[in-house]
Amino acid sequence: MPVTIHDVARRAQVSPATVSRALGSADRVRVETRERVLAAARELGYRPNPAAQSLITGRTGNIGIVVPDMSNPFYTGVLRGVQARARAAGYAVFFADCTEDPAAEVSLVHTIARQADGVLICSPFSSDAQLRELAETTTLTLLNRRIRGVPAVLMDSAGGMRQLLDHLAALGHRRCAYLSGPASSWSNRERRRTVRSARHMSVTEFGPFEANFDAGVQGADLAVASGVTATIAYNDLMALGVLSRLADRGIAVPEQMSVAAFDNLLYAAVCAPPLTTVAMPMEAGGRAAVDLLLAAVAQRDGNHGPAGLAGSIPPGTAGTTPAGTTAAGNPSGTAPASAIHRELSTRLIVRATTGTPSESPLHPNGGAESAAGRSRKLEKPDA
Amino acid sequence: MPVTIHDVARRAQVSPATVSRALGSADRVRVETRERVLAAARELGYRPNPAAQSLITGRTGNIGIVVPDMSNPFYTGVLRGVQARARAAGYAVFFADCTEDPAAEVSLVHTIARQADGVLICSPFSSDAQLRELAETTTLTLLNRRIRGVPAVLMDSAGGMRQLLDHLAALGHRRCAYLSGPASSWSNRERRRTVRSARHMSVTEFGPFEANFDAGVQGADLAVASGVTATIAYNDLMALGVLSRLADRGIAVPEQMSVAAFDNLLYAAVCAPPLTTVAMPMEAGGRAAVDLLLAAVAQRDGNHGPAGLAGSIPPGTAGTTPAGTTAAGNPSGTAPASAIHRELSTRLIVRATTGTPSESPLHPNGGAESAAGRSRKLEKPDA
DNA sequence: CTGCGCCATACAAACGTTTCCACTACGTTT
DNA sequence: AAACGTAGTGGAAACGTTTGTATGGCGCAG
Repeated sequence: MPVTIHDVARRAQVSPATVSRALGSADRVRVETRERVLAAARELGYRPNPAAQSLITGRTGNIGIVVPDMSNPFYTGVLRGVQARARAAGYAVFFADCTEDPAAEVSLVHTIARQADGVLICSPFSSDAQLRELAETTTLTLLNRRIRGVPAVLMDSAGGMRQLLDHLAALGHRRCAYLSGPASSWSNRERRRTVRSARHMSVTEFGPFEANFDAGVQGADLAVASGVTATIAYNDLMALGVLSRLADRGIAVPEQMSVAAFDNLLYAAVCAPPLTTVAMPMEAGGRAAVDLLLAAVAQRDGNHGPAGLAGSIPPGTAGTTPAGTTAAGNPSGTAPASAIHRELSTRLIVRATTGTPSESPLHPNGGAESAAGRSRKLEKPDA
Repeated sequence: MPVTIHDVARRAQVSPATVSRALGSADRVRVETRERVLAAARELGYRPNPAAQSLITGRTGNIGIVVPDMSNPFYTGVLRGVQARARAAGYAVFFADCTEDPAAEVSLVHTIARQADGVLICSPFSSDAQLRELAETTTLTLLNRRIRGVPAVLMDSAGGMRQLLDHLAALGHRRCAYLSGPASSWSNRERRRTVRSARHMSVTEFGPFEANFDAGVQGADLAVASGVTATIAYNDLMALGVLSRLADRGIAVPEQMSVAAFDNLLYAAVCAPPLTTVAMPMEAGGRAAVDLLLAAVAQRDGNHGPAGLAGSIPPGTAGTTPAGTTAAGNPSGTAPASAIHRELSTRLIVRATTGTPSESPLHPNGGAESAAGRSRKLEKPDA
């Protein structure tokens, strides 16, 4: 049913081969012929069949992305950036949600990999070994995960945490809690590492938690009981849980407890009170990851190109390639190793949940001894 | 580099054709041979090349989905449902965000359609004509949009609105405002239609607005000025804007103004006060849409099957097909027209933003004459 | 013991595209 | 004027798979 290159050829009175050349970034085809072909293609509404194309060229024009949890706005932000950049580069995007299951992740990557030139993974849960193994058979790029030899986009969680700690210290806080995210998460490890090394600040650590609202509710009580004046949550979702719980218990924010977190989701801006948080560049991260992935694809196909093209270059015409880079090992080895990782900076956004600690600290046993600035009660959500 | 069917054949000491049959739900291949082939395939880690497969079969094993705006959690919810169901059915998913641009939408659908068996569209913006034209060349399914002959999943906005109006009326409200969403949106038209037909309730309508936070901020002032006691927003995002603005102006919710909306995003549950809203079945809608789409695909390929198979059936063996359904028109016409549309019900979730209207109604000029239950101020978000 | 039929397998064509090679004109140089 | 280079084009092979058709072997019945 769909119109093929043969139909176009017949209408333009040329061979299919000529049509292919006229359309594909054209070697030498007479301008007059090309225009005839182009006209025919336009009139017939010709659209190349990517499946057939990819069979020969080895390129699909697709990329894939696998995220652990679509309901986390952080990942949808990344997805947004990925899709925008991919589209601009003429790529279509496969996506899959592996529901935080490493096994599913591996199988999904395999499925997608066969139809894509490369795959992007936001994977806080899989083991290094699994990912390294995947990387051997697939061109992949990681987000917020560091593995030797595999391209990755890293967001500067450590820097963000330093800004946040400085901010709290400047307000006069000396004791704070950190509600830890998933243990396997690189971002969480970075944040923990930094919070531990804080000077002029004693940090109590809780967790690890799953990074969601309910975990925040749970963590809030622990933080209150520990007698700290500020609570740093792994991410905004948890912080919302913290805020909700503190409100329920009649603990004033920020008067009796300062709260801060990471991500800067829309939620953080519109909740009450608006949340102080470290903005993670989600869309920019998605865009950067696509750039890195596409670069990796180009390099891969550049080396042992599509269908042994390198060997057929007549000696003497040796142009771009350093001549004979067919070195041994497939992974690593020859690569210039340049810019395989890209680091993105983060930024603290101060809103209303952080303030100077109260003179009379919250009693560790927690009762709302003075529900000072609070009279409207906040209902616990039922979702 | 990847292992092909030939490699498996060589290792199993059979021809590629036998391998193909042994793997693909098999006609008759001796069990012993099949096991040998299966073993070889497993050992070699064979994965079929979908591109080559689809060339012959005409089936890609992919579906596509195009949404207008990835940053709206409503659509990511749908996406989640779509992906889950598609995966369960063995399909991979293409997705694209057309950034509310109808032209981009058409071109994206075309791009994707060539690599997918069907495409799902959440399209409040394109014209009926555009979609109808697309439907002629592509197997597509719509979400929350009704076009004759095109399969669609519809969520019962009207029913939700009725529940909401009944709820407000029961509380004693007699005058309410509706902040309208995008004019081209089917969901918005349904909601408007219903709100207009409300009995015992006088409705003032504002808009149309873009369905986001800022529009809610803007609409809040209009609603207050109109002297109503309740405001219904097109969706939760707008309602959050309304709440934020009311808080800024010192207008108590729900004492001086009740607020409600549609969607039931996570935001609605965790904001303060938690929002009364009509839950839209986003994930269920995504799943249902996949089912409908897959059914449409099956029917399409069933009729004039892959590569004129229908004509070659020996007369007398005529089994399933009603014999000779090669009728004239391509679209519509022959179809049993059964279950081409699927309606999903909605449910009102009452939280804390709706209550009985105050005895002394808000003065239309709007000043916070009594900022009763409010002492902590809500900052305007900067995002 | 021979012939028929059936089952399992191999062979080959086809899908739509790209790319290598060969061939024809034609223009340029000696 | 002859030889050579070159631009432009068509023919054909190849990609990895599915599927229709041909072939071989075997058992069973006559």
